[in-house]
Amino acid sequence: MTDGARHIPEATVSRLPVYLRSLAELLDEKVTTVSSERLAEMAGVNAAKVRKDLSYLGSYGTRGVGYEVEYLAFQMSRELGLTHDWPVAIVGAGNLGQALANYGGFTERGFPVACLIDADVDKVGSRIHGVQVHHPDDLPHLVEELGISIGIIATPAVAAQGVADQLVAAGIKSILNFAPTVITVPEGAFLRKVDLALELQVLSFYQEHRAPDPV
Amino acid sequence: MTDGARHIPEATVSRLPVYLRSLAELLDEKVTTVSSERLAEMAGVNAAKVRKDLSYLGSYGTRGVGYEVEYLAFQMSRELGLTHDWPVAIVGAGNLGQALANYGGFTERGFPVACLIDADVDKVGSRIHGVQVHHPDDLPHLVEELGISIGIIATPAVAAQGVADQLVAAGIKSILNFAPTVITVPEGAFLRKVDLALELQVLSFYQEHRAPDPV
DNA sequence: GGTTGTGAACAAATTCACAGCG
DNA sequence: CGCTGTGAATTTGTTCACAACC
Repeated sequence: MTDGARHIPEATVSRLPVYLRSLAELLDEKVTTVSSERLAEMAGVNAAKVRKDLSYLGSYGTRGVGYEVEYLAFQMSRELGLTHDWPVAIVGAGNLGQALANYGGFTERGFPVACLIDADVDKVGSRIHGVQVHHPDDLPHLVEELGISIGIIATPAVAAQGVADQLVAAGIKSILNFAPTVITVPEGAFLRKVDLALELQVLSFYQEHRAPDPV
Repeated sequence: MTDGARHIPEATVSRLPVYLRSLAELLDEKVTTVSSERLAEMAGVNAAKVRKDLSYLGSYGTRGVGYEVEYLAFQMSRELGLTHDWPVAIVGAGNLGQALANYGGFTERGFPVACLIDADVDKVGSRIHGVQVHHPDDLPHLVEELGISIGIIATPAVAAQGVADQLVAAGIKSILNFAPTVITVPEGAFLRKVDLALELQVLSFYQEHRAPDPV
């Protein structure tokens, strides 16, 4: 198949970062070539899925050989839009927001925490783990100034929808919601959620009902 | 259909906690009855999906009327195994582990943080946000003593697989992994993951490729 | 009339299996 | 020969649409 914008299934998109992390490990180990079999093992999926997924990016493998690690990593980064940093704003400077601001994993993967946002006047103006805390009203200005394009909601549930509206109004089109509530964003904005308690509730279900995968 | 153990699809299982949270809100508002339409709106899905999902639990609705909120909430809690608390152990008393230990949402939803586990001898024996820090070697004893059945991994990536092995060896069959790496558990154990940076990478993808949902 | 519960139709995702090519 | 890339088959999940029932 030729180059250009194929449509990549959502399930595939959410596995690409896992492959990319595996490729980064291989690069560290100076491994130059990898098979779908090996990559599958590292990513915790099966080889057929790896090949299908990678085929959506293009024909970057060599039959009989495998994939060139560095080249594939580059193509994948490009496809994921990770060739440059995406500064993020974390809204909610409470327990979770502070921890996320201090979590090295974001910066490390190209998402530097550019600022914290909180409505509490006692916090505004202070620094938490080196990150400046601003008032929500400053959002439009901060988006402009710091080039923020992603907002992370780490407020209590009741505040989440209002915050989402403010983020969108400030021109932020991508939102990651940690608040334990359903929020909606207008057409054209993107929303992902991380629901911490939900994951435990799902584990609880499977603990009660032995064997989700009975073999 | 009669009562008893139908097989509930995985996609449905991961939506049940969202419905349950919506039902809890309705209970707070003293609403006694709810339609699939209304529940769908609250849960951010469509009504057909709500009805299909709820039908796996049994025929708990009344045609022409809707679902009795309290009764449905009870049945759903029972199905999810949430009629009693599940004490959890958080492994890794670093930045993220501490934040999770202090995150009220776990206890609130029936998952009290019974202890923190860390290999750092300076931390062992101390209390963080009122939670006692123990050494990994104490795990078997803690499982026995505190009735822990779920382990949360909040360590750096390199330590995660080893911790998972220790948790399983101590008799813990449910694991929630926050470390940014793929880990495996033996047959019969359950594993869920929360990958914080992955979610941002997915957002980055859709920011680059306008419109994931083109209408 | 109103709303559930569910077969049937449809869509998405996964896996199989093998042709194609280095 | 070995491994990719991909159509076809299968499985899983979603949506439709309406009979059943209050």
